[in-house]
Amino acid sequence: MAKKPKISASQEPGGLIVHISGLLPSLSPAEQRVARLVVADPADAARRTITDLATAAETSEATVIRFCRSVGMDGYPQLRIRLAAEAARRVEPPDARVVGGDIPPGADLAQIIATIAFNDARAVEETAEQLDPAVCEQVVEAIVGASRIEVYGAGASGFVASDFQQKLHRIGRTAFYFPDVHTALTSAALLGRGDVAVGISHTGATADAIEVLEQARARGAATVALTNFPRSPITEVADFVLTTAARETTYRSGAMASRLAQLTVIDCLFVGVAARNRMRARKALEVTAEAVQTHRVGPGRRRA
Amino acid sequence: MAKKPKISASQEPGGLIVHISGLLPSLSPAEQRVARLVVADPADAARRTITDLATAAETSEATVIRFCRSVGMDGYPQLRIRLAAEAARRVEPPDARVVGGDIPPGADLAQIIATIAFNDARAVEETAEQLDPAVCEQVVEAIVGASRIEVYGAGASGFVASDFQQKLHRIGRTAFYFPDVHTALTSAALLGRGDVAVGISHTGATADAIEVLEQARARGAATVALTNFPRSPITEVADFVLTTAARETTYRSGAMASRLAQLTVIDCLFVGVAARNRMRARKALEVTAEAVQTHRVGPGRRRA
DNA sequence: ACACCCTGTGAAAGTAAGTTTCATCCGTGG
DNA sequence: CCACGGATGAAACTTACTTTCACAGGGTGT
Repeated sequence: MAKKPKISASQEPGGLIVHISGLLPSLSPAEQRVARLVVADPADAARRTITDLATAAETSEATVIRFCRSVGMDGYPQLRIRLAAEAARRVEPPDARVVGGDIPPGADLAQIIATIAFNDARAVEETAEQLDPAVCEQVVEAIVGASRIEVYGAGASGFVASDFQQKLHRIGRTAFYFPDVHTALTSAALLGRGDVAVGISHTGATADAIEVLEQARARGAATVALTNFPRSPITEVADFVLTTAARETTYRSGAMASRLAQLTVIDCLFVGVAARNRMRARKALEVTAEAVQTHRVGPGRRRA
Repeated sequence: MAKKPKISASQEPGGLIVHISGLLPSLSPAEQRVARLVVADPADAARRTITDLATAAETSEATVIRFCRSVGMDGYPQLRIRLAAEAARRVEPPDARVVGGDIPPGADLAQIIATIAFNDARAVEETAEQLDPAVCEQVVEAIVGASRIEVYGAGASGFVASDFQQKLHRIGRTAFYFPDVHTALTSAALLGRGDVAVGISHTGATADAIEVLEQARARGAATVALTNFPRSPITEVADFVLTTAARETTYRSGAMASRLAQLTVIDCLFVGVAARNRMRARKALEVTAEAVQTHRVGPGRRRA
């Protein structure tokens, strides 16, 4: 069939350009002109129409097609998308992203955004990596079996605690969050075997959180600590320790990264719990979603 | 010219897919079918011809073209190569990780954790990618110059709003957060030129948040919307629109991803504002950090 | 030198893909 | 109930892609 032995490029997803320049010398003059354009700027070539490219290479469309076949493509469109893909792949090494570091003083906002996103995303990933599924499992188990769950966190961790409480509540688990230590302590004193107390503290050194867990533990409840520091004081009053992995504690970028890391852990626990009773959780979620539906603006569409 | 206000995708090299899924709710039903196919498997869509894709989406070619225009492309070929490029860039969905999807019923916790972390991290990254630094800059500018800042968010977005308020407050900006709509409206009515109102709503359709921004705007304050959907109602009452890029809106894993995305944006704004007055912000942070120091557990064992 | 390939090439014809137009169908609001 | 406007697909149309074919050179054997 084919007169020329086609050299298939389908099996080398990573090196179309390399492939092409490799067999450049074996191509006919007119095809070489095409090839050179393609190799010189794949992204640009991908943007061109076949007629356009032919003109640029001072040849006819037919030759461009022949070129496509010569390099193992079915036709021009295929070449085009392969080129686009290839061109996209060979871009931006994460350049000047300051890895766990600070934001340089002169940075413009775009840089700041890139740095933050990088650090935030890392915190999430790394937290997940070092999370111990076995411990999570146990915590999920405890929560699923608990008749009451109390979550405590002070300051910034309070948001996370509150969030967790709300999520649990939403799938029908009886959960509480008390922003105030005294109330929390009082309530913790009423916990008992089979209940769960969760203490959230980035530093693991927040006196309040520790006290609350201590109290809960004394009453026989299972205690869970969520902290960034696996050897911090709070871990000593916790039956289960879950850790985040936000490396920086610098004021600037660090604060949010640790928050995100905490939320990620919460998310995992939540989904774990919800997965335990798929039907019930789903139902509960749907019901609660409907509940706020009337507070949504009408057709949700275009310009409402 | 264009009946629909095209939202150009040209300036966001990083997030066509994200961009599309953000626009999803604002598309017509038939276009949504197309969009879903595209988002589900961009690489595959890039391989298809327009007729093919139209058939797969159970619609006509005309609709596919309309879809292309709706998401800011010139035509189908352009969409195709952009998709190919996008698909190539993204690290392939590590194994069984359901990319913006659901958690498989039989999954064990380790899998769940991996999936969640993947989605959460992506939401953060993609949000940052599609954030427009110019808009951020303007918002930062407005906040820096504001004599008062009010943040509003209902439900889950309330946590984010509250968090933002607290952060701003901590670096010495006068910021408020009102969990209650009535209070928020009342307060918004007292805003004036030079003030800033920030409305946070994932769906962009929360009536309360819209009302608050409307009120604030009527009083001459600058209004900022933070939403996942660039064409949602809230964007119409906002001077500045910042978007997140949490692709899923499924109850389970999606909820948290969108939260993280929102927080990432908040973080960027916060750092931007703080960077404007490095010295003052740093000082403020140190002072506030010291303030809670006494609530930390003493010499704390290893890590205090 | 001449006839004969054989290869490379582009013009033109042919086919398929993409785009526009337009009539129809629906739901909405008067 | 009708007018209106958006959504939609059928069909007309345009552009892009592919195939066919004829022809120009340049070897090669007689």
